[in-house]
Amino acid sequence: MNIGTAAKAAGISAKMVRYYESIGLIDPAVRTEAGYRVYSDNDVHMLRFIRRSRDLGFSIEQIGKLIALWKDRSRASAEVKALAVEHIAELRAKIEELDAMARTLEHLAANCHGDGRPDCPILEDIAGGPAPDCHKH
Amino acid sequence: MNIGTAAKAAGISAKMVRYYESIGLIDPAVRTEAGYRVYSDNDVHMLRFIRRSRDLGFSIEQIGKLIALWKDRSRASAEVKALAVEHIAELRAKIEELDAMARTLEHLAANCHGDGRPDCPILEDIAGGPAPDCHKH
DNA sequence: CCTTGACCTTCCCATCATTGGAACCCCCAT
DNA sequence: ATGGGGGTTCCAATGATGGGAAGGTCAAGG
Repeated sequence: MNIGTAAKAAGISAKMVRYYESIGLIDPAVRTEAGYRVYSDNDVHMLRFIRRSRDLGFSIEQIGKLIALWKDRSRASAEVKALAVEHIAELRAKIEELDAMARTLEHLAANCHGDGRPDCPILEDIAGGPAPDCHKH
Repeated sequence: MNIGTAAKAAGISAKMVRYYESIGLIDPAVRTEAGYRVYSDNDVHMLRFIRRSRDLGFSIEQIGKLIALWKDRSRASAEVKALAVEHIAELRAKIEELDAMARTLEHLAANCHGDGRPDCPILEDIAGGPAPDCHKH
């Protein structure tokens, strides 16, 4: 099948398939005489593996490792688990970071009238103290 | 003061200060005869405002709006609050997305022995079914 | 006065994953 | 044979930031 068909079957764009090939994440596809890439069901399976990995937030680099482990029938599951655990930690760290931002903003927003008056604890906090000269009158 | 001093006082890099100027987030700095940018305490205050905004996860575009509201003494706090609330929603949505990834991976990792054997529910889930030909034997 | 080192300037490149477009070629159906 | 919907490559852009090269400037000290 052609790249468009394979990409659609895997749920990604044809552009991405070419990109994954260009960076060496997947093997170069077989070509027709005209230069068209040709894909098998197996290739689609690989592309779906990549898509699923990306949906789980893995980076391209991490996906490369996952693919290597996937292909290696004698892998130790501990290696896969280590990769997953590491990624979970990254996700949790990112979540904590974003949550801290959200919590701060929620506090500030809760104290803001949100009416027509200019007084705004949100801006006051961000400005971090007295207003600059441009606010003087 | 020079850009390095101002940047350090605001807690950002000199590179970023030039960048903020180049994209029009801040006004072009006054220059010495030699072409050096010169900053006042007021400018530093502005840079700190930007830094604090970024720490709260606002995008450059949103920061531009915040700055406009900050400068506008007749702003309605409702406008600021609306901006904040919108950003909180973005943060919460992102958090939910990452959390869903983390939860899925935690489930998978919990079911993975993590030993020397190749059986791995994590890979099985990502592969989403029977292994491809490269796994057949 | 001249050197040295720290600072400044602009400009280009790289990141990460993805999308968009231009220019061109190919295949199939009408 | 023609038109439309593929495919191909290459280049550019995203957002926010870091890195570095090449060259100008300033202040302190020999």
